[in-house]
Amino acid sequence: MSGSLQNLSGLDRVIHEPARLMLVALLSSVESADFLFLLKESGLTKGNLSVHLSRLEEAGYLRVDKTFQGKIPHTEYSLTAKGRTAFNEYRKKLDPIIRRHSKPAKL
Amino acid sequence: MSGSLQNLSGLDRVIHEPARLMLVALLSSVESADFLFLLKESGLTKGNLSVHLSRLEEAGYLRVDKTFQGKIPHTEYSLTAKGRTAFNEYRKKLDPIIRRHSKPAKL
DNA sequence: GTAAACTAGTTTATATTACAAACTAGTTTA
DNA sequence: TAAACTAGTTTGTAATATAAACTAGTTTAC
Repeated sequence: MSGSLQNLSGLDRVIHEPARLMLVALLSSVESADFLFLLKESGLTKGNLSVHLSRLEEAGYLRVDKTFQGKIPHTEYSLTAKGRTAFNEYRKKLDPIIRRHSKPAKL
Repeated sequence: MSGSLQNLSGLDRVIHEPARLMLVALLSSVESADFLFLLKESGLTKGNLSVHLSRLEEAGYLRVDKTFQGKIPHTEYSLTAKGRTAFNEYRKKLDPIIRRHSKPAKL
C-alpha cells in the first residue's frame, strides 16, 4: 500500500452501507425524525429499518427518544455529535474520489 | 419512498464495495495497470485482489490483457467504456450526499 | 543444482451482512 | 370486532468479503 488511496480501506462500514448512508444523510439535514417518516423516506421495510437504526445506535451515532403521545408510543431519532462527526469524516474520505479531478485520462 | 434520496437504493454495489471503489478510482486515472501495481497500491491480499478484479471483469467494467514478457506472464487491467460510465454514474449519485449543502442543521 | 522469491492467479473455508417475511404487543377507528 | 395503526423484534436465507492455502510455472542467488 504505497498510493494515496489507502484511506479507503478504513472507510466507516457502518455509514458506508447504502441504506444507512441514506438514513444518516437524511438525519444530518434535520433535527430529528420519527420512525414512520424514515420508513417512508427510505423505502425500507420496517424490519430492515429497525435493524439499521439499531446498528447506528450501537455505534453511538444515533440518539433514540421514546415517548408516548397519549397512549401511542412515539420514537424520535436524531444524530449524536459522534454521528455527525463520523458522517463528516466519511464524506471527507470519499470526497476526492467522488469529485472530478477534471483531468480525464488520455484515452 | 417519497423523499429525494431514493436514488441511493439503486447504488451500484459492484463499485460501492470499498476495495473495488479503490481499484476503479485508481484505474480511472491511468490507462492501464498490472497486477503487482494494483496489489501494492491497494494493500489487498493477492486472493482478494484477484476476486475483486474478477468481479469487475464479470460486470464488464474491466478489460484484462494477458501477455508474456519473455516467458513471464504479464497482465494489464484497464477500465472499459462501460466501467468508466458506471463509475461516473456512481459519483453522480453520491455527489449530493458527499458535498456539503453548506446549510448546517440548527443544533 | 536447489532453494528462495517472483508473477499471477484459483480454490476453499469462515464469518459477517443485509434483507424480507413473519411475528409481537399494544392502540385506535370504523 | 375486525382492520389498520405505531414501533418494533425475531428468524431464516442468501449473498458477501476476506484470508489462507494452494497451483503452476520462472528467475535468481548461493
